[in-house]
Amino acid sequence: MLKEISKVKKENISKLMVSFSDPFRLEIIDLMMDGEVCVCDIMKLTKLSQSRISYHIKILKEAGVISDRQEGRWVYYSLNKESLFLIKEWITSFTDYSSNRKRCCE
Amino acid sequence: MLKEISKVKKENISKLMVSFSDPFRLEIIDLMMDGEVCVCDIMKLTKLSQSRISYHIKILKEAGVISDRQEGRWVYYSLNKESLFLIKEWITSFTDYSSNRKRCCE
DNA sequence: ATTATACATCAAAATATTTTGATGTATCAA
DNA sequence: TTGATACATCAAAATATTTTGATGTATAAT
Repeated sequence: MLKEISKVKKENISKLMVSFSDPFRLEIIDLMMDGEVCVCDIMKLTKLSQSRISYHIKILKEAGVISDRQEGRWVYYSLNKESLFLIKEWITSFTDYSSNRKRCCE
Repeated sequence: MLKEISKVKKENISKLMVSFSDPFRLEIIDLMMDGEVCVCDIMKLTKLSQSRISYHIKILKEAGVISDRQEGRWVYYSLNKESLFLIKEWITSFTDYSSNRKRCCE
């Protein structure tokens, strides 16, 4: 249960969820499913402006969802599988929860 | 991959993610892990105001995360496991993705 | 050195979300 | 039928997020 997960972890989950809560970020993540991409790739594939992409990339990076690797002028971004284990753990506790009904307000 | 998931499903995922992106909503979900709760329970346990709770409950309900059941003056809310399968599916495709590196900008 | 490319960062504006406090509706008990 | 409880809804205010366009930094090619 989430209760048994530490406060730190809860905050991480929260940050991950926020990073997934924007449709453009989901789109960017989607593009990364095929492998590394640079901002210029995302620009071509989504028609979003450069600074707009950089903004979303930053949020994904700060949430730990993606990693970067620089090569010359290019920065390659890729998905960080490990970051998802926390959410997986949470989702599992969510779907496994035992619904032992409790009376309300007593 | 998300690509292979229909547009409708993508929108559902987006809505689910948004519904999980607020710390108070995560807290409310957490409370529901033990079983049904009413707004009054949440009020006692979180010290959030009634209308504030109703607002968050509404978002969770519209995302399909929770269900409600009325009994007299009380409305009991509980988690909707099924709603999580979509996210589980998505997370799985995410963690399973094959990182066949691709050259950028060519 | 100069110019172009790839991307980051910034401040302001636009937009969206959340909170508050008031009011509304339904149920129930006296 | 009056009053209290449980919750929903609403509009306004507060707050947070996102977008835009300009500028900055580093790398690389000429």
